[in-house]
Amino acid sequence: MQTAPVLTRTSLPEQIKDHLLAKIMSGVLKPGDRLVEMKIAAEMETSQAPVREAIRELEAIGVVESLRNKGSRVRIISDDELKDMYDVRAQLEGYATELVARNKAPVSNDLKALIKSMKTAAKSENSADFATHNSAFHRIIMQAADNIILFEIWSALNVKSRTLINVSRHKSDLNEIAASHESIVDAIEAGNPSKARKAAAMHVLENKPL
Amino acid sequence: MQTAPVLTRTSLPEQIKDHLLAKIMSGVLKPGDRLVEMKIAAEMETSQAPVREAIRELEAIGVVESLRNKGSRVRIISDDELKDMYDVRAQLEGYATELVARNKAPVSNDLKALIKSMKTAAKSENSADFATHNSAFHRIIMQAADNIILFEIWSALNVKSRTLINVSRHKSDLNEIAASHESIVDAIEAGNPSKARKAAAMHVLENKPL
DNA sequence: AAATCATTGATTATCGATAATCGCAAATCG
DNA sequence: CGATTTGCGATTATCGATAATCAATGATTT
Repeated sequence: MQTAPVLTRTSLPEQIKDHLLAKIMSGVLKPGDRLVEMKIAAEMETSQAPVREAIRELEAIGVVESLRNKGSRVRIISDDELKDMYDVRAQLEGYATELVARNKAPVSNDLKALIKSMKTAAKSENSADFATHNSAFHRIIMQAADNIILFEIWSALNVKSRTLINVSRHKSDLNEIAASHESIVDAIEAGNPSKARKAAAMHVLENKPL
Repeated sequence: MQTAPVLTRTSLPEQIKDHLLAKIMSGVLKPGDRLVEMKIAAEMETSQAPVREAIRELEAIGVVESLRNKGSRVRIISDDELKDMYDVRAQLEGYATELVARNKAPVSNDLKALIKSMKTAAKSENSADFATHNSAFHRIIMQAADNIILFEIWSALNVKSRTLINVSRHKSDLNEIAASHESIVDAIEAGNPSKARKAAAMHVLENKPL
């Protein structure tokens, strides 16, 4: 390399991946848009190789699709697939919550605090904050379930679905959503696994598109 | 390229990936073994680039792990992770089987035939055949569940676990295993979703290592 | 005019070479 | 001696260039 080292902590492919992912999630790159390797390489001032790697990673995550010798584009996820994702997520979250309730993992205080934060964000209509707290709520549960594989799968699904949110966003009342977390915490506190499972699953399905 | 075109139908990275995966699954490459890009490139008579891509794909599948600037090795999966995999698979298969029973997908004849084939293979102690039929049995159910995401996740998990089989193989009586598929088919035929779910989940957990 | 074939332009796939990085061992210093 | 530094070998990361591929366009034939 001839340019200054610039103290790069992450690898080029990683940086490029993040860059592209940000563009996709923010909607700058929409489903169907092409990802031309050399163009991106020029933008990022690198060669083609690291760009290819970045794209392949996005492909592995399921955010991008590539056709042999024809290049890649931001993946278009069908309605069916989106619905399927919700069903699977309902299962995964249900299972995780069941485990948390069974193992009596001490998370209910944290969860309650997050619900309160969500309500505050809902009142001030700060949807970014709301999303952050909401996300944290579910992540805590998935982590407390203490199953590495489960957590990995769930995380991957989450990234995938988040790239779609701008496409088929169907808004509901934030206050309502915040409140709908409460039965989950209740069941966890009560140490009732089957109730916990049902509550979590239902919570996910409430947001499933029709 | 100067060498003869040789009518290549699949891409180089794909071929290399399959080659490596076969080596890993057959035990030629064991967990912890290093994958040196240039060595593999020389073996396969290609350059480094396609090898890198192949390795990255294996990494995405979870079969290989790479450390920045240090190369990759066949992944060593911990006992905990392996157990977690079984638990998650039990959930996924349970859910799939529940769906199949609920939707009354017409698969029970196929499934019965496969059980018969398994028993035959068990009698002649043909474990390769047995594995094939067993695999087909579960694949049919997962496909009949008709949830794309569920099937993709399950497939990925399957590949991952199959690479470990040679490591922590815990043998049981093949006849017994074959028979333990029957309650699953029974529940499907009876159109009893909750029973189907339990039967499938239990079936998976029966093989879970301690 | 329709169908087939050749050409071209854009892009991906692959290559060979170079640069950066890491671990280790030898050399150096206190 | 022990700790630190330097240099080396092996390997990965990146680059720039070339080859292969595909789709579309235009030429050629019937």
